[in-house]
Amino acid sequence: MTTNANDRSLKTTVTTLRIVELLRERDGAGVTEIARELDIAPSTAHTHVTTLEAQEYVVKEGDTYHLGLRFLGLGNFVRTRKRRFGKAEHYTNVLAEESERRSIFTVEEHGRGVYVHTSPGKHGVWTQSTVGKRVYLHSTASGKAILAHMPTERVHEIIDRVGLPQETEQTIHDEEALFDELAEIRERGYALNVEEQISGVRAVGAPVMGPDGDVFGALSVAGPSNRMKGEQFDRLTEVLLGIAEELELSIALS
Amino acid sequence: MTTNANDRSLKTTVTTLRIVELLRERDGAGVTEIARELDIAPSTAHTHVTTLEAQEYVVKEGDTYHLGLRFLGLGNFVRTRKRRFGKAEHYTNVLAEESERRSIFTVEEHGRGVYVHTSPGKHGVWTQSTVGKRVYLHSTASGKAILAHMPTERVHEIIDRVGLPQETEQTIHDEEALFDELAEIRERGYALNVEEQISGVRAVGAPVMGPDGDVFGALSVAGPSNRMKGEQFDRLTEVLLGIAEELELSIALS
DNA sequence: AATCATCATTCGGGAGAGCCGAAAATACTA
DNA sequence: TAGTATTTTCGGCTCTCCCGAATGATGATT
Repeated sequence: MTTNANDRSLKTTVTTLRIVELLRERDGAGVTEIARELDIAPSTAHTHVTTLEAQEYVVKEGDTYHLGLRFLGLGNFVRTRKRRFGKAEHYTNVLAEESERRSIFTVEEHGRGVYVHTSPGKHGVWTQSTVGKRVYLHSTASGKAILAHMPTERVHEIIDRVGLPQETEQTIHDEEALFDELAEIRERGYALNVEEQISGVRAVGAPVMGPDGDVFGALSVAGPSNRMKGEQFDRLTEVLLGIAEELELSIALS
Repeated sequence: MTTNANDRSLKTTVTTLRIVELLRERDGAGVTEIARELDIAPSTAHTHVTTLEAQEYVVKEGDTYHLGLRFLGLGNFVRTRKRRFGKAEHYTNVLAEESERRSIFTVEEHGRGVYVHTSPGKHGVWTQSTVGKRVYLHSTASGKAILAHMPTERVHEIIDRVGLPQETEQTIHDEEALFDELAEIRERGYALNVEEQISGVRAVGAPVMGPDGDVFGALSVAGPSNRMKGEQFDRLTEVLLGIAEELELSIALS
C-alpha cells in the first residue's frame, strides 16, 4: 500500500516515524514493546528512541518513552499556517452555536479528510472527533462535499491511492455509485452522510470554495440519527449553508 | 552542544528532524534551499523530503515542501495527553480575563520552558507567545518559579545542559546569583521577570505544585513594563497567586 | 535472601542502506 | 533560442544502521 516498487524511501526515517506513530497510539511505550510491534531488534528500537529523546522530540518517564511537547509547536504551526484556517475556526464555532450540533471543519490532504477544527455544540457531545483526525473522504459528509468539487481526475487519483473501504453497511464502495452521488451533491449544494461512517450517526456537509474556484475545505454538522431528520434537519441544512457562504465571503475579502 | 562524544544517534533521523525544523522556521522550502542550509547534497535533501511526503508528514505545493497536517494530530495529542493540561487551560483563560494581561501556562521539558497554553487578555495583545514556544527557564518568570521548586540537583543538571545565556542586559547569567534569586522566590511565593527576557516586558509567575510535591508547571502574566508596576502590580500578583492556588486544588481533587 | 524472569542498555562487526556526484529532466528568464 | 537555476533520477562507494550477544538493572517468586 504505502510501499511502492522503486522505493527510494529512507528506511531509517520510516522506522522513526512509525515509532512516533506508535507512541501516539499507545500513549507511550517501552523499548521491547516497540521492538515487538514493529518487528525490529530491541537494540534498534532503543537507538531510535534515544535519538528522538536527544533531539527532544520524546521524553522518557521511567522506562516508557512518550511523545514530547515539541510536537505542540509543530501542531500549532500547521494549524495557524494558513490565515484561512483562522477564519474557518471562527465559523466552525458559530456553526456549533447555531446548530447546537457537533461542527467540524475539514480539509483534504493526501487524499484523506483531516479535521482542522471541531466544536462540540450543545447536543453533539460525542467525542472521537478530535482535531487532526484523519477520515476517508468517501464515507463522510464533508469528504463527499470536497470530492464533489474537485477535478474528476483528482478524484480518480485519490480512489486509486486510498480505495473505497467499507466502514459500515451504508458506505458507498462502488466507484460508479460514488460519482453519481457526487453529481447529485453538486446539484443540491450539500452532502449527506447517512450512517456511512459510523452506525447511528448522520451528518450534513457543505463545501467551502476558495476565491480561485478550488475547494478549500468543508463545514459539517453531525449528530445521532434520531436528532438529524425531519423539519429539524431542514433547518440545520439551511444554517449550515448560510454559514458556509459567510466563510467563503470572509475568505474572499482577505 | 547536542553532539556528544559516544553518539549513537541515528544520523539519518537527525537530518530528517532538522529538515522538519527548517520547514517550520522558513514556512516551507525547496530542495536546494534545504541542502544549502543543512550542508547536505541536494539529492540527499530530496530523498529525505520525499520520504516525509510518502509518509504524509509533508505536502508538496508546487516546488516547495511544507509541513503537513499530520502534525496537527500529534500536537493535539500531546496537548491533551495529561488531564491536568485541560485544567491548566481553563485557569489560564480565567487568569487572562481577570488580570487583563497576557497569561501563559508553562511546563518544563528537557530543561526548557514550554508554553502549553496562552491567552491574550485585554491589554496584553502582543504576540510572540504562541503555544509550543520554548523559552529559557532562567530568564522568565514562570521558568524561575519552576526552577525554585525543583530539587537543587536537577537545577544543576539543567544549567549544565542549557547554560545561562544572556538574553537582555538584565538576564541573570551568574549561577550563584540565580540560586540566590531562587531562594528569594521560594520565600516570596512568586517570581519576577524584570525585562530579563525581552526589553520593555515584565512578568510575574507563580509555581503550580502537583499533589506529589513536584512542580507541575507555572502560571504567569506579562505586559509592557509601564503597565506592570505600582499598586496595579500588587493586585495582579494577588490575582495570579489566587488562581494558581485554585488550579493546584483542582488538580489535587482529580 | 537467592534465584529467576523481564526488560533496558551497551557494543562489536557485517551487510545493506544512505549519501554523494554526475547527469537528465523541468521550469523560468532574458 | 539559449542560458540559468531548479528538481529529480540513478549508479556506486563508504559509512552507518541494524542485529545479536552480553551486560546491567529491576522486580517478582519461591
